[in-house]
Amino acid sequence: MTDSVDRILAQWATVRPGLDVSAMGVLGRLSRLTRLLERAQSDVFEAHGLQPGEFDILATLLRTDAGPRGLTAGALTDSAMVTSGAITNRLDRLVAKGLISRETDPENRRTVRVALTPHGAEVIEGALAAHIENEERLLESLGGDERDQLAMLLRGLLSAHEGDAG
Amino acid sequence: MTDSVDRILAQWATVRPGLDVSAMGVLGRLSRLTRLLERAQSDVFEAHGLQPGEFDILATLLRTDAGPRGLTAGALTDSAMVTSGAITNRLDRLVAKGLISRETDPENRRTVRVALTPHGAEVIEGALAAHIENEERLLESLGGDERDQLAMLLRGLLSAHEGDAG
DNA sequence: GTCAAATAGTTCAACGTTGAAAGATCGAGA
DNA sequence: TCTCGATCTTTCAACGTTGAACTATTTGAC
Repeated sequence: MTDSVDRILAQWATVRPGLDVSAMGVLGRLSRLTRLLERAQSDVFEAHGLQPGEFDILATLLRTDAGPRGLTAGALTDSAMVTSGAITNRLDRLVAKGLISRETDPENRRTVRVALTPHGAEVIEGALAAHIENEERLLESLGGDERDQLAMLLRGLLSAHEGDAG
Repeated sequence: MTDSVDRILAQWATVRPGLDVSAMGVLGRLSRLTRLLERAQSDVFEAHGLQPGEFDILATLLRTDAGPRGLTAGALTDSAMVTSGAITNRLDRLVAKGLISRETDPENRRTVRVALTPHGAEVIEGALAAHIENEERLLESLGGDERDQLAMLLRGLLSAHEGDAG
């Protein structure tokens, strides 16, 4: 069993015999794998009329139990790992699709409160079910133990880079 | 030790108590981690006047020992996981910076042969050294065993998704 | 030898994100 | 009450990628 990164590392070994490429074995795979997996996930979102970033917003509203009061744009920005400008764009599109409401908060008129519309709630329910099913399929090659091991290793690395503040 | 994905999974557990979110524990971390790590890598490339995609081209030319004959644009496309149009753009920029040469192959005039210029070779050498050093730092929180374990788990998943043809 | 199909790159509009600037509102201190 | 700084969001140009159309060249079948 071999992957594209094995081939890349073998090339480096030929051209730079001394080079320690073990870090590339991890980081190269993370990069390529994530690209492949995110594409596979996009297909599911697209089947439900959503882009990945739009799904992300709707799912955040759902899982935080935001309810009719909603979440502020800032809260959505924090959880999304993108800039505030990107959030504004996503919200624009979701409003245009009728999936969210966006209203300035009367108690603090600098902030905007974003909530799922009934239609948005329906859409995210359906998309979420399909998404989770798809995630399961994407990981089916992994045994249960392997999946847990992988999650724990990634958690260690992620928490190190989030400085327990991400 | 906790990470942002722990918090997300806890939210799902509150709102959807029955939901099996174990796949999200892997895929969510892959996604977030890769975004963080790729940003950290960009910083190094930028310090050497390169964008990630440009570094990728130069590194491919170096590690394949392409020499003065170079590689075709198609070969670069295959190894880069982006479309041919993106490669054309990268090559345009690298030519403008004087880091590569691009000449149509006299033996097959449909193809283009891309090679490092002397300056390009210098630049990629320096950037590569810094990049590898940086990669080492990005993984320093991992023990040697953990790093190997992680590489092997990722390899299994990646090869499954590349269908041993990636 | 001709011509249709295949191959290799390039072009270009559309798209989502970034990063920085601007606009609007709030809060705290004088 | 005024004001200055902080906070929240939007705006906008620049950027890299995509996906599809297009040009140029080669290959293979007849």
